[in-house]
Amino acid sequence: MAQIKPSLAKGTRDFSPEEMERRNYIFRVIKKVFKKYGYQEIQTPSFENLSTLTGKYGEEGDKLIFKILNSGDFISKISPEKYAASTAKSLTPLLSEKALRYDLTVPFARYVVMHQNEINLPFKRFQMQPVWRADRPQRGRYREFYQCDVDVIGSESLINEAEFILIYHESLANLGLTDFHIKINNRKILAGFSEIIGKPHLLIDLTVAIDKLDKIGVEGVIKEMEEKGFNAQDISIIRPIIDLTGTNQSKIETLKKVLAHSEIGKLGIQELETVLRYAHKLNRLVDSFIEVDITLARGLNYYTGSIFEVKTNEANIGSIGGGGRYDDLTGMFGLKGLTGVGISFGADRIYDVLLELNLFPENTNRSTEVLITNFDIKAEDLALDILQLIRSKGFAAEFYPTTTKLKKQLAYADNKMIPFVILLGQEELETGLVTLRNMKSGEQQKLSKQDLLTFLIKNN
RNA sequence: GUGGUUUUAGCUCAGUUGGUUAGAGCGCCUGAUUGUGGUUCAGGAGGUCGCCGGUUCGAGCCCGGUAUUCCACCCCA
Repeated sequence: MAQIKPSLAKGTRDFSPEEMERRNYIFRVIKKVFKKYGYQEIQTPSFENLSTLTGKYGEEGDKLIFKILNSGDFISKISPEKYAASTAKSLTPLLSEKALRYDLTVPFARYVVMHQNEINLPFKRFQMQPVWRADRPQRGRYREFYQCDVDVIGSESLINEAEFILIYHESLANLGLTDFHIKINNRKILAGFSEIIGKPHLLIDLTVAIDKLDKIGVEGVIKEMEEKGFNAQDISIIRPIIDLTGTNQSKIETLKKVLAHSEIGKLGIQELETVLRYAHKLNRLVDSFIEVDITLARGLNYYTGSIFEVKTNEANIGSIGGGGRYDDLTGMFGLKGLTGVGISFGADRIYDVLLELNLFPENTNRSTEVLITNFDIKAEDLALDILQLIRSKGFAAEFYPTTTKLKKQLAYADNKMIPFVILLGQEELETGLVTLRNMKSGEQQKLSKQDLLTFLIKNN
């Protein structure tokens, strides 16, 4: 077999033991909060039927779905005439009928519809699994990354929204982040804008343009609106709210005036106020983390109510989480009338931020607690006895597998940050006492088996 | 998908107008120390210069293609 130079596929990464230790720390912290708020874990397959995923993420989104090539001689099933008449888009379903999941929300909707008779509404689930996107990689943007999703389906109460704000706040605070904002908006407010200028069909174009405010500025947004077919009068109505500043309350007051004649807009404001009120009631400390931001649009086509996005001000890495309410997600799979709301954490971006800010706890990469050295073959029997004795008490212990120089074995323990090393050789065999070395202080003491266990238990 | 950028030892990076044998720090191995790591000292190994092709007497350096990295768009976690 020809030698292949080893390399990773674009946008993917290996995770070392140290990185896994840190990644698991993030998952552990987030999962604990999810459970605390009554959510239960599920998992869904890495890949779904292609038809389950297509059409859910918009034109651009569909292009980013990783398709899986059919097995077998799929070419023979496509006649030359058919091939000649096809486009890349029409050919795809003939070549591929499976695809890697693009997010966790659509598979969840599929799950809810398929298991509708077993689940207990309102259904509160969380899911922490990798997703794949055929995007061009950048800092904080990978082709394989983990999302941590929490959603509740079958409850229209805005208490859910308020609790998600608390979940964001509590999780990120527990991870050591202090300077972040949970941005909130409501899709109905955006719909109100397009209603008052009489162009509801341009809602998507309007939100996409407004979304770019912090990147291209007010003039840039206006220019884009002009290109999308908004006239000067439309823009004069929208302009006062594009670069809205001030407190959340003063923003809401302005919105009330602008949207006074839009029923949907007024409903959106009312929902927004209710969410803020519930969040305040549950935990006043989250108030200062919430930022009403009407430029927040989010691309996903299915949001209908509240929209969330979390940004940290301590690192330039885009958003570390997002979510919102969708009134009709399961409708695509034939189950009407179920509303859902949920949020997602981007674990990989949170990892990058914590690493940059040096917020990972120390010693998370310690695994083995005791190493038994192996430099005298005559002591092997005793070493194996002690090894299992230590393990039986619940300590992580290992025996250096080959007889070699002590120097090398201590260097191994040092690199692996093993705090205690047991030296076992001729001397120990004669006295019946083992030598225990504290790798941090360099102190050594001779102990009987029983004293050794007592010592370890005391020092754990 | 569009435009730009990066790639040289295990890692982080130098490398002059194209000119003999491509360097440093860290890491690794050996020894000082045959039962003692993290410090110190001495020595050593390790490179088809991302890959393919071209120009040239001669290419790490110039040109074309390709992969990859990062950046700006698009979009998003």
